Amino acid sequence: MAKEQVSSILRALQILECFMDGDTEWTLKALVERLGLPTTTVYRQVSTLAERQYLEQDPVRKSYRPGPRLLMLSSAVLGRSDLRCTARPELERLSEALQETINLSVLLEHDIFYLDKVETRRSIVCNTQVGSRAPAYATSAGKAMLSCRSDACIEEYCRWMAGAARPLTERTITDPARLREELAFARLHGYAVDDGEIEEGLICVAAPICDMNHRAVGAVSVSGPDYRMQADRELMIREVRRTARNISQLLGFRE
Amino acid sequence: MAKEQVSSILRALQILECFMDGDTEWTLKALVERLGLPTTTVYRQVSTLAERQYLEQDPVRKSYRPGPRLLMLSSAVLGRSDLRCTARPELERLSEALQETINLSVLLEHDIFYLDKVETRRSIVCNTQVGSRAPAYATSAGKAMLSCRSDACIEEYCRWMAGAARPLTERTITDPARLREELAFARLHGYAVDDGEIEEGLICVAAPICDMNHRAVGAVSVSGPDYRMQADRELMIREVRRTARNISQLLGFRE
DNA sequence: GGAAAATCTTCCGCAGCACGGAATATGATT
DNA sequence: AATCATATTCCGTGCTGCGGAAGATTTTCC
Repeated sequence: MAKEQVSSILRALQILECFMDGDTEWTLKALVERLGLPTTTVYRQVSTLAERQYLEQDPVRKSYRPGPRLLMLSSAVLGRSDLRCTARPELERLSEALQETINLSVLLEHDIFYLDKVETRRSIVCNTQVGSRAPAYATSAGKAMLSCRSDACIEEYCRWMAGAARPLTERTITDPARLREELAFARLHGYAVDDGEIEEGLICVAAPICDMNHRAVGAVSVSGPDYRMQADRELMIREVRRTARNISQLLGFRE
Repeated sequence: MAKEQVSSILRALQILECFMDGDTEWTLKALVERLGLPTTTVYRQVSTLAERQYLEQDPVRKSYRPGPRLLMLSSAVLGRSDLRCTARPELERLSEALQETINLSVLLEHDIFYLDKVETRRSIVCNTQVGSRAPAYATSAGKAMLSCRSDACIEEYCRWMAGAARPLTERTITDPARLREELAFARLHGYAVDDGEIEEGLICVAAPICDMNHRAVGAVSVSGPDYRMQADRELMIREVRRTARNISQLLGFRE
């Protein structure tokens, strides 16, 4: 599976990925430094992407930005995403019921990625932004999705974590052994909790969404300030789990 | 400018673009037929994209779908798009004021592409969907953006149109000469109208959004059933133009 | 249930294309 | 005006991606 790759495609994707995290505007030099490739090579790739309007070049500053075609692709992909479209009405219902911020996220490598969000008037906190990322070990959604992975996969994650995990707050879990416990709990009960591990005073509860192949393809989470979340804790857990189950079933999941 | 392209990147982009229009699920065979390339070649490209999780392969049906990484990229790009983010609150304000559906679109080649939409309770009509496309000559947004292009560019469009334009309703403009008039009007007055040209009984009014380089990077449009749109015609035009100007200025446009 | 057909995947040798160093153009900084 | 920083073009070499063909695998049909 890990063979027969077209290297120039991989490089082009790497370039596009630069626009995911960090700036939305990159100069050729900056891309060269980030990718560690010869200037000419990067130049050629970027020119190709620009020619097709996936990037566009500021005529005066010479820097590159996402182009209209990338916007098109993005909105088309999101506008047709099974996960996002199916989940949306359920998320709204959940937000209405709990009166807190609801997030939809996916897991990729070591991070979770926010795909969608529903806010309420009440919820002031919550700096999560659609399109941003966070380390899986520090989030309820990350733990919920990881808990559905195979043991081997979890071990691999823990091994990575041992070298890379950094505390974001005092309560952030950085010890692999501790994470294993959390994942075992999540696997058993079908939900995971983040108790101020990513941000002081912010509590999140998440449950995994599975597709027809029983793979965890995403997670629903509710987040809010501790004083509100503690009060209705049991309700939150029940409703988040129910919402995740509903979405899973809509995606073709059967017990 | 049209030189020094990396062909394998172009092919990979073509593959991704298949997921923009038409199905969200493609079998290898279908891609081969659509692209007209050797099976092996397409297979290699698709495998590369799948390896990086831009696509994912259904393990049983063998078909390919957008993968998590493409979702990530998409939401990151949209979540950081200057145009979309800047426009959003203005669109909401406009929708509130006019009580009709508001669309944000971009122009690419011969089509416009819907980037964002704000609906109201009142607006029942309107089948436009975020991520979908429509021919520029049959839409107010398309005409608004075309009118800002150079004469040479418009001529090129008209030449293409002569062979390709097909009527969508009785009123659709398919005659290049007629389109030129419309564009001249739009250029003069700063807005364009679609009077049932894309769908019977649907009227749209659009104005172009320009960036700091005075390029039309998008358009705002309002659409609704003719009986409502006719009544407040002048108001609609004024407000749409104002909104477009506001967004333009937020993007750095100066007269 | 077995044979044939359709589709997906691997193999491999050849050639074209992408690579990247060096030279040139452009434009900022002093 | 001279220097530096960055972007762009040029061009020969060798590697990489191409694609025909063979081999799996799954589906279809009798």
